[in-house]
Amino acid sequence: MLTTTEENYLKAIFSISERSHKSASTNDLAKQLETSAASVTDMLKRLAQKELINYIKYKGVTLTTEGIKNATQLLRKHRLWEVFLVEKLRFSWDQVHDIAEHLEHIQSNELIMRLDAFLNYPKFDPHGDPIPNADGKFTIRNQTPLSYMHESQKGVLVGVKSHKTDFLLYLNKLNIKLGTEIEVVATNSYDNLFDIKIDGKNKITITATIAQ
Amino acid sequence: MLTTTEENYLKAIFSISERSHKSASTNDLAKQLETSAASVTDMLKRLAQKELINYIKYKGVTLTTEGIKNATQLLRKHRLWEVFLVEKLRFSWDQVHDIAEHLEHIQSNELIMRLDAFLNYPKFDPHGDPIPNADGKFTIRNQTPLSYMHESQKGVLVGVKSHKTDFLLYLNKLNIKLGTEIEVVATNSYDNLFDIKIDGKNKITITATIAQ
DNA sequence: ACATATTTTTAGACTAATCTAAAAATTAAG
DNA sequence: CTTAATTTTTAGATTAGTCTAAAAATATGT
Repeated sequence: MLTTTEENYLKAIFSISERSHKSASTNDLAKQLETSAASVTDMLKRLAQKELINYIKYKGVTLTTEGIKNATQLLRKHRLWEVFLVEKLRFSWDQVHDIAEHLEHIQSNELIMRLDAFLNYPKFDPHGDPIPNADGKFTIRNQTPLSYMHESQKGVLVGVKSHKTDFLLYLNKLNIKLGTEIEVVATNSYDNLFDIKIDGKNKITITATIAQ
Repeated sequence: MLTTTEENYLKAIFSISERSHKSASTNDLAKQLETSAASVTDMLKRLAQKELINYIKYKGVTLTTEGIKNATQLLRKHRLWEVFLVEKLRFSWDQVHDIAEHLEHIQSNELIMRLDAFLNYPKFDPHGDPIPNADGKFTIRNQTPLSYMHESQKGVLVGVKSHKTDFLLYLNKLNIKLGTEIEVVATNSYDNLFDIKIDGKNKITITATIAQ
């Protein structure tokens, strides 16, 4: 059985190497977990001991098959709880991340199986991220970052990259949510702004960072 | 903010002094929490420091007003989660205690408020125990232990004293649940057995321990 | 009331997770 | 290809929670 801290390290390694497609460095982990590099080194030794990661001194870490299995199940639990919080308890998408961060560490397969059934086996969470099934398989779907779209191209928002509260609150204010239709009216590579039309009505301007 | 361990000590002190109507001793706590007396003494010092308990060396402990407030809110969370697990996730009453034991430590008032609303403000949990409201007030109702009832007296089961899995499974097997009508057919003080009739149909014999 | 049994506390040690400061290894730059 | 900058690891300390063994305080039985 893993401790909450060990689980958080596994998640961090998973998300860093998924994002960068390479092994996670000590400093990357220290930043993401808001701790010191020394603490990270200590924990990496422990996780390597338990054969959850492949760790070579000074060379960063990757997850073993067992580590990936653990990280995926955590993601599954986190995302199912987020669905519960939004769909059943009527939280908004900007409020659920921190609470799910705690709920995901509750140890009970039976609980997660039943929660999944209760929520009707959802495939995506409130931010559009895919929910792995009990075997760790994700549902993939076609998606392109808004920042990659060309002028006059249309699309429907199916997910957001960041789960930061202030970013999501900003989208709320712009009236953008999952399912919103977005058309790129004009891109401006000089000052990095995007003019977009929302649900065929309001025309607004956003920065390239938001578009990403 | 309290740690999970501190919260468990507060709950234990609360339940012991509620049951015995006096202060909780170090040994009582050690037994209930399945730990050593030495560990209990250590923790009592810490809780006294935080002014959550009144602690006099060698004389046992009681909760302060602040301690009672904390313990009551924990009970509220525990019992609301049990209702959720039974009513929404279809667990049976013998399966929910351990999971709720973990869920109760999640820190979020907003979560509990919304859970309460989602469950339609239940007043009792799946074992018949009253759920304190947000202000810590319990709903009281008339109840007598089966072991105190006299021959030919009838009653409806509104609660069980123990939450132990094997006890509850035994009740399941006897077809006894909350709401079951029970009539005392005969009491036998010599060998301490009770003959009871269930829902006016099956007649069975139980021990005084179960009746209690 | 005094010896014995029981309960409780203290002392000292262990583990998990963390820290700072210093040392060692790696990477980058001229 | 050597020096400087950066990254990572080690060393040593700290805190929460736990333990066992021993000492101290309290309770009990005749």
